[in-house]
Amino acid sequence: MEPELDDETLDRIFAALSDRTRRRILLRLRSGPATVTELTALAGLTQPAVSKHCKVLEEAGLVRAERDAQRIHRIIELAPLIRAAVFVSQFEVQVDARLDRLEAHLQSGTDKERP
Amino acid sequence: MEPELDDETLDRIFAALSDRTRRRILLRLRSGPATVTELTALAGLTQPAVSKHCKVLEEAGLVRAERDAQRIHRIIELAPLIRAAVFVSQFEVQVDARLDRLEAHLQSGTDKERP
DNA sequence: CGCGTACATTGCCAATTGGTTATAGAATCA
DNA sequence: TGATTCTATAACCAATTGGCAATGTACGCG
Repeated sequence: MEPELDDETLDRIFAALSDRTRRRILLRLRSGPATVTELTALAGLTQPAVSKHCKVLEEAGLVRAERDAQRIHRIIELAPLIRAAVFVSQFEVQVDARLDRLEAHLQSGTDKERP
Repeated sequence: MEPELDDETLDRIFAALSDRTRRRILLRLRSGPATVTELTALAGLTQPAVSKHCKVLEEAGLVRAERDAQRIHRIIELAPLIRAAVFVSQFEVQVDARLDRLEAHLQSGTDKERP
């Protein structure tokens, strides 16, 4: 249940997120399932191109397919995004620490600014 | 000051994060600056390969270089990571909403579980 | 059945990527 | 100065990527 952060997984997640078309697709799917045909209109590319992007997203686990008669709906999968967030948050701790240090510095009275 | 989420920027940030060697470099830099020589030992690759990775990280803004005599220290830059986190968090809102709905459902008395 | 619709797959191409070795440049030290 | 160290750049290569057009496949409907 807890997100795995092995290299293979993160490779695929971040690679999937590194393309603007795929990010647009994800943002679209955020508001509900969509077919390749719908996504194609939105992307301004050919249908095979969009199918390929969907495959990349699926292999990264960011999306799953669900068949409904002749239509296949793409549904966003949030778990991998959480994995990505967990990785990034390893650094955000530092942001917090840095802000804490800054705050401490400002409260310590000495206000020699180093721009 | 507020993170920009334009496509170009996110393309480069996520692409930079999509390589395990670069992620290892970032994790190393989390605990302080390092030279290419140090990073090379850590990466198990040739020095030019590591220099290339550093360049990718720099172009994504994730790292900056600071010369100290004959050594050049790489220093982690947190702003782009925040940009990445902001993008990802657009979806985490959904996670929260989903959890809220679940919670509401559980509290609504009906406890028919659908595994 | 035969047709249309929705989608995947294939084959092709140019560009990018991640690695290498070899070379060049910059700064320190003897 | 010349030798050494640290790093960048160049040249090359195989593999991957992102796009296209063409073709194949699966499903529903008349």
